[in-house]
This record gives sequence, structure tokens and C-alpha cells, in this order.
Amino acid sequence: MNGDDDLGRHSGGHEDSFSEVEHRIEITRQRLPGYPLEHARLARLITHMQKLQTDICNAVLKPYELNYVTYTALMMMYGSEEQTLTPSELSNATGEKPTNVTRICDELLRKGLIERYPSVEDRRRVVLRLTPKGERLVEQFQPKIWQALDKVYGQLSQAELRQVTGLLRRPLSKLDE
Amino acid sequence: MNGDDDLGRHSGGHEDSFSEVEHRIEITRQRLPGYPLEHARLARLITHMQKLQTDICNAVLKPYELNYVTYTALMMMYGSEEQTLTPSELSNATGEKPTNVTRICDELLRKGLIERYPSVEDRRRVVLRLTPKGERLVEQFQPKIWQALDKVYGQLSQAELRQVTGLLRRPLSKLDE
DNA sequence: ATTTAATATTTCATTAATGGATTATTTTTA
DNA sequence: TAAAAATAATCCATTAATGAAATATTAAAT
Repeated sequence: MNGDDDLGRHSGGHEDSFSEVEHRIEITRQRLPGYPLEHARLARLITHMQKLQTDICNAVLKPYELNYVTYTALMMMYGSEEQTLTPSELSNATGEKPTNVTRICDELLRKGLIERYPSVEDRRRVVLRLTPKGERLVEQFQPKIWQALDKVYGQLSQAELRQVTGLLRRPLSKLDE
Repeated sequence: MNGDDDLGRHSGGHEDSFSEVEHRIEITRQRLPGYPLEHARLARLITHMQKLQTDICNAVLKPYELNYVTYTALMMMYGSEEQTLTPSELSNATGEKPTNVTRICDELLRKGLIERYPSVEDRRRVVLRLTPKGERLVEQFQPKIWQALDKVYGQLSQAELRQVTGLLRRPLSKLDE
């Protein structure tokens, strides 16, 4: 299959290209007084890393007819009490807009991976629940995902991972103050 | 304007939600032996940070009728020799698929921010160049972007930024070996 | 108790992004 | 040199994602 082949180099086209991006950032810094080089570099790096990990995960998920977004939705349910949450919670957990959550759930529903029924406490709400079939699928593809993640982050030690995560987490917590 | 209002809390819906995501990851780890908690947490964090920064930048860019993708394209040209590059270079620099680059350039062209002409050395290629109007626009919105980036990364010191970037950069360089 | 406002989800129309040809050119190789 | 392979960009059809409005329900205010 072709999807697998370009994985080593990574499909989209961000192979070794990041140093070129960094070079462009440096030129920009020379041209624009006040340009926050470190912020810009990290921002661009985040964008590239996000693309890298979604591409690599998508390649793994393709045979299961899933993608990074639907996979994330399934995982968020798998990690919830009773394998159950609401569309708005799913929207928060995945960062997808409510409209898109509806579409995604339609798809997962059609595949029999989740079920959807009105909440009894608050009838405005809808409850989404991973089916046993959904759980089995998660458990089936997870090891492949671990390999994929290892391809991306395997070069970092546990200590380094915690270091990055600790620092990168700060912006998100500072938002709610 | 409404676009600005929800910026403090951040539109999409990833306010303080990351701790809930972390909780779900921990539950998953309990359920799935072998689950690489640190990798999963960082991957999820990257996804959330990417959404956060694009949302915040989009809000700043809206008055200029730009978004994070078109803005990135402009910046990559601004940071290139002669403010000039090809669609494939732009694809590498932004991570956008060639097809999408064509569409984006159509749009920037229509707005008079770039120009596009065939390369003389290699006539398969096309040259994209930022116009003076495009340059002026970049210089106009940049300070606003700096503020936006500061909202996201302002809590991190220069040393911390370099630390994160240094570690996060490793996966990208390791890909080409 | 009614009206008003807020919340949760979905529907519909529109825009953005992708994959798979297609066209044009250059490079390789036979 | 002529044919084949590779590269670059684009076109077209399809899918994914968004914003704005609609619907339904609950909570708050009068």
C-alpha cells in the first residue's frame, strides 16, 4: 500500500523542511524590529508537530477507516466514566466545533462504534457511548498508535517528555485565570 | 466585534478542558496495559496548543480578511530571498498540500498581495512573490500577531522557550536520517 | 406563572482541504 | 536522440469543517 511507503519520510512534505522555516523566521527577524523570534519559532514548530503526528496517525488508522479526529473522539469516550459523554464535552475534549462533532458522531454511529440517546436528567443533552464493538476496535488499533507515537516522540526520554509537557501545559492553565 | 470578545476564554471550547483530557488519558492508561501515557499526553497537548494558537491568531487576522493559513503563506514569502518562492516550497513551509497551496495563492493573488509568474530557469515551476502591498500588509498586522503570541506563550521565559523548542525540534530532525 | 434568557444540539448553506487525474516540462536511460 | 521516468503545478470531484440560524429544553427573572 502506498499510504505506508511515504511514512518514513512523511507524506505532506515537511521532511527536513523545518530548518528552512527557521531560516525564514530569522530573515523575518532581521527585517522586522521587535519580531519575537522565540515565540514565532515555537508556534511554527507546534504547527509542524501537529501535522506530523496527525499524518503518521492517519496512516495507521486508514486500514480501520478512521482518521485522527474520529480516533480522538473514540479515545475520549474510552477514557470517560461509563464510556459516556455528551457532544459538548466531546467538543471540548477534541477541540472540534459542535457542528463537526455531530457529523463525526453520525459517522461513528453508522459504523456501530458508538450509540447516541437523549439524556434523562437534562433532555437538552444527548449522551454518546462507546459500544462494545467500539471498545474492541480501540483495543485493536491502540498498539499500532503506540508505534506511531513512538516514531514521533521515541527520541525523547521520559524526563524530557515530562519537561516539555510541563512547560507547554502552562499556557493552557493560564488561560482560565 | 464579537470575534474579539470570546478571545479571553478562547472560542472553540478548550478553556480549562485540558485537565479533563489528562484525566481521560489516565483512565485509559488504567484500562490499557502498555499505554504510553507520556507520549499520549504530549500528542494531545500539541493538538490543543495548535488549536489555541490558530484560534487566537485567526481572531487577530479576521479584520485583515486573512486566516492562520494565508497568514503563514505570506510570512514564509516575507522571510524568503527576494520575497519569492515556489508553490512546492510553500507547501513544505506551511505543511499544506499542493492543491491547497494553489487555492490559497489564487486568493492572495486576487487580493493583490502576491504575484505569480512562470520561472525562467525551469518552466515547470511557478514563482510566487509578495507584492509591495503584501509586504505593507504583513508589517501592518505583525504587531497584533506578536500580542496574540504573547497571550499564548508570554508565561514562558526565553530560556524555557528555547528548552521546549530544543526538545520539540528533535523529532523533526530525526526523521531525515 | 409567564416571559426572558441561557444552554445543548442539530440543520443547512458555505467555505476549506484533500485525493486523484491531467498537463506541461525537464531529466534520465536505453 | 528518442522514449521513459520524474517533477511541478493545476483542475475537478469529493469530503471535511465552519458559521449562522433553527429547534428544543431548562433556568432565571419579573
